[in-house]
Amino acid sequence: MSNDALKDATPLKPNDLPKQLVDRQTEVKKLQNLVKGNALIHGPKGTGKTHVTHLSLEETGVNRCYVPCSQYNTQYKALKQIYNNLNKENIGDGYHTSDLQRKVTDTLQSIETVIVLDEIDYLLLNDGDDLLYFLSRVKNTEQLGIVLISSNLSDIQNEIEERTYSSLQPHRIGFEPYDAEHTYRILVERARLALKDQSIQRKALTYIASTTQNISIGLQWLKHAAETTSSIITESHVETVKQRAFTKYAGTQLSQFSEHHQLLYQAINELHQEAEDIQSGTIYQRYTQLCQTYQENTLSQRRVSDYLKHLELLNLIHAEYHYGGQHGKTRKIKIRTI
DNA sequence: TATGTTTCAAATGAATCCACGTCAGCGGGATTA
DNA sequence: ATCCCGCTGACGTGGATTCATTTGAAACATAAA
Repeated sequence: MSNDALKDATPLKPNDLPKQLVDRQTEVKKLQNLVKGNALIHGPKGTGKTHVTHLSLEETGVNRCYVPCSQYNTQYKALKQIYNNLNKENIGDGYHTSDLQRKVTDTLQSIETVIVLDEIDYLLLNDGDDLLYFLSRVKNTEQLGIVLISSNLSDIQNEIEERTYSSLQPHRIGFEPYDAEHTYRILVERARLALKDQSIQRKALTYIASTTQNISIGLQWLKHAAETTSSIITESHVETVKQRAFTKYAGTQLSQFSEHHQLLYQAINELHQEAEDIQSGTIYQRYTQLCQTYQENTLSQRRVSDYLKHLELLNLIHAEYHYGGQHGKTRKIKIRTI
């Protein structure tokens, strides 16, 4: 891969974590004051929730344990990840869940730990609140902090059982979306680090900053723009690569999910060319067609229904739920662009 | 040599998780009667 | 009152894996002839 235009692509990668934070000091303070206790961090995608959490916990020096729940989406998988993380080993799969629980409890006794459950929505959707219940009841609670991160839930009281909530009692920390001014300052800083002598017009950056408040999208966009031209990056150039850049962003978001998620997204994308609102039934039809052309076996509607929800959580589509009317019970789906 | 004991790996068994499919009930606005 | 139609929760299944136990035979040790 030739990245001649960039002297260093790292600052543009969405998961690169610069030490200098822009305008998140209050949130850092809140988090650090809260080492003894549980927290729910919420706010839209691309507002730096994960990033800030990592940094502030790093500064406190507490032993921390990071679990991205979009991948570790069951109690069992998450427990395994936690155990492996704490003990730096790789445990097998053949245990009973309660065995794992006991093992984890044992190791938690000795070390002061913060467990970060990122994208907690996926775990709740897939497996309920069993894990949270277990964690909230681990003895020796002064030693254990639980940090939940969610882009879609601003409160989890309604998502989990009463008994779980009452023993969890998370402090809520909200991340407001960046406004255009903040987004601009972040992009400028990253561009300064990443671009060689290739310069970028101020208007090009303000265009990006005013279009999206999602930093990940902004960075992906900037990177794509830099890679596709060797001359000065202008506002119009940025505009022409807008769609491609977003497609790339969607691709990276989807890459951690299954083949079928991607086919499904492709189906929606195709149908979007033809109509604004798409019904879930027609999406399923198009999806089955795609599966045939790619020689994949098709999943059932039941499965696809769940997968659609995943896309919704990723904020790649927007769905309106209808429980009646002309078209019966269905979802009307819009694809999201920037 | 005959007999008892230890050892260790391979074979077998029993249990796990979970992605997925099937089933059936349901919801409530639009349409019709 | 009926239609619409996929959402949704419950449940069963099969496959891939795992740990735990048993098996079996070799290796070794001991004692008797």
